Amino acid sequence: MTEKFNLHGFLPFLLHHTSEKVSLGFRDIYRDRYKMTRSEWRVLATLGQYGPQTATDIGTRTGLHKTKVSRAVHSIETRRWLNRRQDENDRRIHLIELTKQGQSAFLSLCQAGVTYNQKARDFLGDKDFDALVTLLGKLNHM
Amino acid sequence: MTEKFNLHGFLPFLLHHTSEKVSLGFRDIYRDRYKMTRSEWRVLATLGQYGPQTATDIGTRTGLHKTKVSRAVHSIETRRWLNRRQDENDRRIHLIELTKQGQSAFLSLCQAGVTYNQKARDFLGDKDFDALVTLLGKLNHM
DNA sequence: AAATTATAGTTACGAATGTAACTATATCAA
DNA sequence: TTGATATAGTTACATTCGTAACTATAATTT
Repeated sequence: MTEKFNLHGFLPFLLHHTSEKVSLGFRDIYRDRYKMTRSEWRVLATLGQYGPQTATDIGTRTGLHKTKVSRAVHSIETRRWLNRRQDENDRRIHLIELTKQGQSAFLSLCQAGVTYNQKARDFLGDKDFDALVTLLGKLNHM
Repeated sequence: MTEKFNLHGFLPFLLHHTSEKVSLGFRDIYRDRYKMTRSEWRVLATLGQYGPQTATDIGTRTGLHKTKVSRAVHSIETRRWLNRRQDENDRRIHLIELTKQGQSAFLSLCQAGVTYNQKARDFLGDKDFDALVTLLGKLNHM
């Protein structure tokens, strides 16, 4: 059985290893620039990309646990980078939206993100990079 | 700038998202079967796959921080799944090797791992699966 | 040889995390 | 309408984690 098992081709290992390497490389940027955690950056980016939404929406989009979302939202709120507005019809729900400052931080990190992503694209080549994105997207829907 | 930035094609997001999904799916297996953490499983698998080695070797192979390796090794040692033997020439170094019990646990999880990996292979198809493994491996060396 | 620097691995401590329990509100069913 | 169930989000608590400091040993420099 062991001869059938190979860590190099074992997806949980391979993905985690690659993911950590790539994610942490970018984390240095938002950590140094804004002292943000990974959860905070994810929440900011999701709000910046998809606009005002609820905490549950953010959790669905990022895959973050709702407690992580809750904490990250609070932390970003403290920076005055977002506002929460209670829904009038369903008072359990709060619509979360970036402030001007939040949008500006998102924009600044967008630029860094595009540059960072381009490095990987250059390294792999356009064709392979696009193939990788497609394959990962597909795997997400397994 | 924002229009150039797309979370769907942003590697740190995409990789992390996919990786979490795939890794956690397998984690359920070793957690339910042996109450192991992710670090512990990684250390066990590395020892099973590459044989006796030092803690530093394990760290290099898994990408785990040395404190995580240290803790995981202790925890696995408590189960009597591994032995540590001090190097006679360099007494800072300990060679870590699986016991019979450790090997047997590794074997049992190997089987589950092969099955788990095969599900992804079936889902993507042989060609795409192999392409994905290749691309991730390449990206690891960026 | 003594002093300095480097490496292997552990430990302490504050920060981050996950689970479960909780509050508040809404929906559904009897 | 009331009782049961479901959902949004927060909080408490124990566990895990990362950073930095530490011990022990080895290698290098002076």
